[in-house]
Amino acid sequence: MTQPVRSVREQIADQLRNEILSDQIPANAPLREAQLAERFGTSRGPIRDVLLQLTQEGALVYKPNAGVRVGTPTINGDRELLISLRRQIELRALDTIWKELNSEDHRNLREILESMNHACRKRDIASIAGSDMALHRYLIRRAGSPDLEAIWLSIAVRIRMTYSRLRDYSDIHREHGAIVNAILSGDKQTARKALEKNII
Amino acid sequence: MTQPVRSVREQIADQLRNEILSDQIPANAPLREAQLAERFGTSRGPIRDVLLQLTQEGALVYKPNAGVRVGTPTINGDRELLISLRRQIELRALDTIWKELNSEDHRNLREILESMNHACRKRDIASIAGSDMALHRYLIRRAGSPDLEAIWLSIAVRIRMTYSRLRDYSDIHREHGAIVNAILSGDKQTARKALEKNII
DNA sequence: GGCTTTCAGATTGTTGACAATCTACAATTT
DNA sequence: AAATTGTAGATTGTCAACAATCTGAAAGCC
Repeated sequence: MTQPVRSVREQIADQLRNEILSDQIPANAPLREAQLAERFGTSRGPIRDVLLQLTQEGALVYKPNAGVRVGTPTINGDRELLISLRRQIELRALDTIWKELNSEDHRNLREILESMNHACRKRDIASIAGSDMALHRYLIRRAGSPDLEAIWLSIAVRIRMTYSRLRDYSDIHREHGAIVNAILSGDKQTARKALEKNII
Repeated sequence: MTQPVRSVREQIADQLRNEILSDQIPANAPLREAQLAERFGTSRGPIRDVLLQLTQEGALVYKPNAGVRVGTPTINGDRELLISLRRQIELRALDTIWKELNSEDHRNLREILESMNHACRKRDIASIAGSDMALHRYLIRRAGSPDLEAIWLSIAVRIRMTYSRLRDYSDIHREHGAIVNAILSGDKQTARKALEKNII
């Protein structure tokens, strides 16, 4: 499989997003541009782009002249609405791609699941969060709409941020295994149920 | 009324967004950083931030090393889904704020409607697009959730971009007038209907 | 003629330096 | 003692210059 070209900024964004979503960086902690620039071996320019992007995705909160901080998980009333919206998007994507899923898709899904399994065993929670997102994102992206993917991402990130960013390891792997197994065996109704159940 | 502080970048973003959504800048037209920097009297740095933001909102499409262009209105299948999502968000916001709407809200809504009326008479389509967004955005923002506001914006922009960015002047003013009148007279059911009808 | 290659110009990507602003702590006043 | 003011340090905001990359047109090849 030819890896798509991923820009440096994209890689930094994914890395930071995974760390935030997996609670590696504590809530409300400030992210300093100079520090991140040194860590990733660039200047502050590209870092600013990444921080701005993650802010729009909902992982960071921005304050003028004071930089960005990791969002605090305030329990507000729109969590259920966000979950409902996310379910609608993912179920729609599953419907769209269902007839076109081929053996390469099956292989890719198994691969993501396997790397999730590996991350779970190593207790690498940043990678667990990454492969969790990657599995769902694969289904959305396969539907071929960059617009829908962008909207989905900003919803999914905010759901993860508002409460309990990462659940139990075994739950995560088991639930995603159920989704992939249903897809591999062509059982659409079960796949839909497993997907809905996983989006909490 | 004390105006909230609006950063330079925010003002540039709003201005450009209005021009794009009102077809002032033709579809697929490239936006040059140096040119915009000169126009707004800044350097390229702040302009890059704005362009990145508008890209994430869905108004622009980005190509590595080639800058951004205005999105082309490709008719794809997820328009109906986006409209459904946007309706759910705005109706939820209306429910949330309904009991708390006070005379200041009434005054602000009338003010937005009046500036829309003014823009319609002057055929200032960028301002028409701006006040269209401003009215809906006021209701969302009033619900007090920055997260929901950000998600709403990225959906609303993409709906406007995919097709017929601006409709007939009289329609726009009449439909929003219906929404505001229903709110002012406290008729919730009519307000909901008018809102749903306007989101197309 | 149609296709590839080359190259100049234009444009974006990155960097380090400087200006503007905020934050936290200490000194001062009431 | 509490509140206010002042100040030093740290941090973000902005800028201009340079490097890397793309675009489009002209030249060369089949």
